[in-house]
Amino acid sequence: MAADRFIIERDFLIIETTVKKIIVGFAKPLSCHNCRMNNFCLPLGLDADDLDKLEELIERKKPLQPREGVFFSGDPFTSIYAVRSGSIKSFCIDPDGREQVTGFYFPGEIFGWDGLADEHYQNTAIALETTSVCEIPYEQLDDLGNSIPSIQKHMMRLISREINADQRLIALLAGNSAQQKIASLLLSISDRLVKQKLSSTRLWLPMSRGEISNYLGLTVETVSRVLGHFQRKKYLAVNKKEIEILDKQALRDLMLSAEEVE
Amino acid sequence: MAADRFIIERDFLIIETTVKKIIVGFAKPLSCHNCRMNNFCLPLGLDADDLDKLEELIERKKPLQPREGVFFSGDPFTSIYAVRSGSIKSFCIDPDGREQVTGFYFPGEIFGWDGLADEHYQNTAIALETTSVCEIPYEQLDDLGNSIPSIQKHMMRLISREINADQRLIALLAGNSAQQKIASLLLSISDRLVKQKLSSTRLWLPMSRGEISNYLGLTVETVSRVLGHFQRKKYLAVNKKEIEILDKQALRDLMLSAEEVE
DNA sequence: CGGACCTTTGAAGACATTCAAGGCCTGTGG
DNA sequence: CCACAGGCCTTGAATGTCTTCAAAGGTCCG
Repeated sequence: MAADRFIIERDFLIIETTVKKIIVGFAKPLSCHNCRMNNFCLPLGLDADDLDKLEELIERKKPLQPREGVFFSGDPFTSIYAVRSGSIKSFCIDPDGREQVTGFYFPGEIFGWDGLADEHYQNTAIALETTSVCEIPYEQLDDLGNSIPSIQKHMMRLISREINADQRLIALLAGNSAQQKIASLLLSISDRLVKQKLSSTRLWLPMSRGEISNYLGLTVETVSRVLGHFQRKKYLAVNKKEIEILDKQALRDLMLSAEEVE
Repeated sequence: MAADRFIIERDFLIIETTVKKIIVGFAKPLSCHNCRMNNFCLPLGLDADDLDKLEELIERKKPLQPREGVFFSGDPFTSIYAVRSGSIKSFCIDPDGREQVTGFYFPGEIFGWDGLADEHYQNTAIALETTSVCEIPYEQLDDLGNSIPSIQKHMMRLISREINADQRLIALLAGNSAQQKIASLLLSISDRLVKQKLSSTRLWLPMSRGEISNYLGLTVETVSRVLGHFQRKKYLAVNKKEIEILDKQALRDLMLSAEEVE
């Protein structure tokens, strides 16, 4: 099986082979709290026919409702997923039964790699809001990878990115105060929204305080207090889940030095 | 390029192809604090000729001295590594300059995947004691993977394992007390030594208290105090870096329930 | 032997948690 | 449409765990 045509650009994969035509792509975001409307994959040069195929692929999966699951811990590993619009939280259950949030995923980001090692997902992934995801069957991707080397390479890079992200979180959890953790999370989300060409200062948090606190290894109360503190210091304007970053530099400084005058 | 013969068993790879003969293997441990002497790869059915090749490959890399580096943060990504004997610590430098230990690796374990994403290692890896590692050039592995699908699959699994390990650490860091973290680390090391057919109760920690504390997001003093506490409770016998686990069940209970009577 | 480094131990203090209560929003049913 | 229940979020005070600061004992290696 040889590829007639394939395009790889960052996280987009569009492949045509003589045997089968597979379009594995995920679009720019549609519309949601953090998203703007945009056309599918057109910048990658898809023609109308390809677009239909893609639409077909995407339409088959109707948007997930808030708290609806994509896969559950223990499910057989079949696919990886890309967020098209909305947001996803992934979490695992500790041996002692507690839930541990392991990641938040925004449009353009890929999740589900954790299931590869022993062919069962370790995490459960659920939608935080109305969310559409693109399912990418691993077997198909694997087949393609066997004939198209650069796809394999690309996949490996994507997995490795997950490792990098996890290790950043480890560093954050291990060596930082509550203020630093929260500043860091906000800046991270801000940066990731920029990639969607959204405002980097006005953002809407799809997750609850409880989910943030769990992710950062804190309690709900602490998260609330720190956000309150940041607001008093005019670093942020907080209105429930709407956050406006007023002084990004202050947050950056806080993240780095941990020193601050009251 | 087709493979005439290749054997994959857990983390061992031995491959022969018509074009080139590549033996990517790492042996059972030689001898060190935590190791027993053992023959190379013989259980996998290598003949004398293969064994010579393997020896050659391995001998070329002389053992690392304690604190000697395997690769450094920022180096171009070329290879992954398997620990043959000894132990490795990997760590990265936070934006604020602090060191953060991201993993300890024992014989049979593979490290270096973190460099794949952007072709430069994120972590620095150094030997904790006299250590020998097996370098596995990624390009060769990649080439082979292109002709032998199951190797690709195997590689992906190995990478995914790293994700799983990192996520376990995240859960540990986020939701546990100092006692739980340390109990968990000791049990983890104990389990990994069993895989080398070593005692699961008597173990020798190759890393310093400082490295443990950094890894677990604690201070040196806390680690020392908790070990002291465990010793007083007769869970452990601690003699510097030698640890004997006296009551494994107590540690397990501690890890799970967090409840304990004084 | 001396010095550097690691480890242990103590006491004081800081930071985050726990416990407790009240406010705010949402959705439901009367 | 309003009332009410149940979440979720915030705020306060007390507690506790871990850290910080300080000092002393050990170990390794020159």
